[in-house]
Amino acid sequence: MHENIMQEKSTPQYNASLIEKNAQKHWASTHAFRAVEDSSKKKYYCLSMFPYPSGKLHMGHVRNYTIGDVLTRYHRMQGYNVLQPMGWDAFGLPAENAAMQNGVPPAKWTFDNIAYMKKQLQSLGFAIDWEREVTTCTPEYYKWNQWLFLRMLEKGIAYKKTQTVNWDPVDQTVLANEQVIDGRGWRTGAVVEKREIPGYYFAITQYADELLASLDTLPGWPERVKTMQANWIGKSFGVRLAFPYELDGKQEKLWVFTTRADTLMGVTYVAVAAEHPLATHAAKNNPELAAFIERCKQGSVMEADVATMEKEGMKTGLFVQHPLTGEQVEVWVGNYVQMAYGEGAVMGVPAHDERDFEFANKYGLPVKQVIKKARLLAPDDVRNPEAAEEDKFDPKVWKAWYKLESPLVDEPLVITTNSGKYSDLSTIAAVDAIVADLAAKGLGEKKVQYRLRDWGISRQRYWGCPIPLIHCPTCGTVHVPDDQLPVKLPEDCVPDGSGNPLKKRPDFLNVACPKCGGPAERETDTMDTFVDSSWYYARYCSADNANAMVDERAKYWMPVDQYIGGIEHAILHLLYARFWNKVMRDVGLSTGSDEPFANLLTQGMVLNHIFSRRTDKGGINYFAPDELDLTHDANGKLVGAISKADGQPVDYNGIGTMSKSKRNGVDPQSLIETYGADTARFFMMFAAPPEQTLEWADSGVEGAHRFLKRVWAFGVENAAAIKAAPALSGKLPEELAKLRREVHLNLKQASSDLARHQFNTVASAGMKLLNALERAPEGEGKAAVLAEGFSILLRILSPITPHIAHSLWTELGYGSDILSAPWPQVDEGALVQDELELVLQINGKLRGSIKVAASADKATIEALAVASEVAQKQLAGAAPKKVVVVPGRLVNIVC
RNA sequence: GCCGGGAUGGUGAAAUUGGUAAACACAGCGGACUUAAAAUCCGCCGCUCUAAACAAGCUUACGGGUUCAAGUCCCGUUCCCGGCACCA
Repeated sequence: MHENIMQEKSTPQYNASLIEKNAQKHWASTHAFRAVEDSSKKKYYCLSMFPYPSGKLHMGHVRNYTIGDVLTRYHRMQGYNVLQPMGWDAFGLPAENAAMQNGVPPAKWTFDNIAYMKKQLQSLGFAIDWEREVTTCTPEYYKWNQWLFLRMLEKGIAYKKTQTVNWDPVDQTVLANEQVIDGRGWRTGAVVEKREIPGYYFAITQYADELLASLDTLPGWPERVKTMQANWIGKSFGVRLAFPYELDGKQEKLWVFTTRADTLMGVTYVAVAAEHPLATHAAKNNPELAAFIERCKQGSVMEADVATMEKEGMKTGLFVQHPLTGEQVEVWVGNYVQMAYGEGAVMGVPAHDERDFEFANKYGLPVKQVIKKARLLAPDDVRNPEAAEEDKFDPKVWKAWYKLESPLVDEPLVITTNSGKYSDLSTIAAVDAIVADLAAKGLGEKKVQYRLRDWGISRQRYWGCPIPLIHCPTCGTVHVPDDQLPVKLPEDCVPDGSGNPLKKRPDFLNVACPKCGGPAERETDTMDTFVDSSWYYARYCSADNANAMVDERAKYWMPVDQYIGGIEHAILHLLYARFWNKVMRDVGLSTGSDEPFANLLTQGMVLNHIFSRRTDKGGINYFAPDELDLTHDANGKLVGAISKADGQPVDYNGIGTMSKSKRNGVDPQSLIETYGADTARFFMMFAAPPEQTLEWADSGVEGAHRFLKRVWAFGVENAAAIKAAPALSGKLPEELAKLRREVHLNLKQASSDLARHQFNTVASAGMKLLNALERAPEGEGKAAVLAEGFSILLRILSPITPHIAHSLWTELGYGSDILSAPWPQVDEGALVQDELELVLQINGKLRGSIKVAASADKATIEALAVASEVAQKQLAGAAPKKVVVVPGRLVNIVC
């Protein structure tokens, strides 16, 4: 009944919802997006980071998935066999928080959210192969987390040690970093403590070198992401050295790591972490020190907190010997020393380390200069007294040059000083000399150190993948046998904030030991959700295989040709996924590719205003913008807000990423309902280039919608002419040739902008193209030019606004399905011009223009420019000093 | 604090990567159509000076520099965003 929607003026108006429903019905009935392996075709695997099912889509999702869809559809038109799958990163903390709030089990909440969000995704018309959908909280999926975890244990890639966590002493529970606000628990307001508990780790540091080196095999990754990953891995070449000491009659060594062994003669103290064994020992008979160590354990484990807190320390009363001089060096406990990095102890060289400098000046420790500028200006140098002053060492004022290094031996910038036999050496030479002597005494050697730490995966939480281990009083820790996998998570628990509910589930907890058959208990810790998202890209290729984690099909599709996701994942998720892919290879599950993602597009965050209010307990409540009345200052800047519910002010926290936890996400649903999916998609692409941060504002949506209405109206008005148009032939009249030139110019721009992923200008090329077509002059061949131009416009638009393109393409008789239409080719012949207009500059300032034949050479152009009226006026008879000709662009006359 | 990125009209942005700054839009203003409104169409729209200008000057966060020529390259500063290992 509604098949022919453009039937004889019955719906001349653009009816987005009808058009979109019909197009989606057509795609569903033809299984248009089912991906089938076909080794005869070049493949294109386009993957967008799967969403956490938080309840509703937000604009960040729309942006991410529209980018992926545009690329998928564009490549399909270029003849690729495309795969675009979708799934759900379905384990995680928000489901537990929701359970605490409304009593619904995380499983039900999660599956309900997935159902709703899937509908939203489908209404946006994405070309997704839903037959490959994966959901990480299903046993079919997480079975393989468990299976690979056991392989990693067997190979020594997974192991157990203690971890430091945030502990809420009131709720008696481990807190996520996100749940710590200014060092206090988010629900209780209690001061958070650091606590040591056992946990499982993945030895990602074993792969540090490979993860670093293979960044060079990824030319399709943004440079900034590779830089961030390289800095995160943080390979540094330094020296591990020991300060000997005697304890209870025994010879011991305090090990430290330093990248600046050349400053060893400048050591005036050593500092150890509060958790360091030496600190613990010293505190035994020193209640004041014990109290200080306790205080160091207050506050969160977050690096940002640790790095910004006031540096404090206390003497231990213990001394160690300087490894070269044997001098006594005092041992301090420093709250800024991290047990997890290096040896948990650092040597203090206040003269040449800014942090040590601050510490030493605070506690009155000596500052000994051991580096000086290689060529000093005399202090009374009259030619440059300021530079001479700058060269002088001042133990009270920090100067940047104190920490300079000299990698060059021949012409060093700085050299060692006051260092006995190690004086007057470049950094490299000094390190070598010092290491040689340390090595002879057995007190040090060169060492490669990584900033990267092993990946702790244990979570004391319910809504995650169970760790497949059993604790038996007789056999110890026993692996769950493969044939008993998966260890299923009960789906009816409701967490209440007081620890892991699995501990209160005898049906989960109690189990017979697989080894001895005696009574035993299951491990109740679950895995970090980053584990789930570390291999889903491979699972999509083999989603229906119940017998293997991945199979042969992965070798066809992998690596992912284009991965798209938020820049916030630049380090952790991407590093873990790269690591896991290599681990799969090393346990014999190769996907045929050492790196999972060949090309990466990091989408900029979609931001919105954030509003909150402190609770009386010191916690924090966030408000959604639509719950507030906003107040602006005279310039229209947002300054504050009032709650609609209680009329009281709330705090404005600036802008930040749209997120569930901050409640500042904007739901695209009303946009889709009012204007349609095509408008939402078009506007999202038009708003900004994909890598750029985008502050959300929906002004402009109307414009996008207006454009699509014009596209539709143009199709309706010109339907008859286009259908009846003959093929292009013969020479066009000048005005029509100009129009055709514009059409192909815009096509050229759209093609190159698509290739470089700048979708906003693809959209504007479409707008320019329509503007040109609407102003088409009359003349012989007009219908043919319009028919060609509109077919090009529809194909340019189809990746961005596939529904309207689909509908017009079929209705106007261009073909049976625009999905199988090829991407249009630029007709270079249409772009040719006989005459060019060049900009005329005098001394770099725009002063006019000249017209030259397209074939004119530089000398001709130069002569024409100099002869021009404007140039003659400026030159006033003199000869120009210089003339610069930029072919096809401008002439600059310097006089 | 450390690592990475960003800043262009009233607003979102563009500039073929060193060559006409502000394309394409949004908002605004004026006009046409209409009894009226909406929708639609046409025109104007960086700032200063000016009655106005196809006259002149200024302008890409701020301060310097390189170049015939700088939004683009170099040095320094400010502010904003992302990440910092248990948010995902």
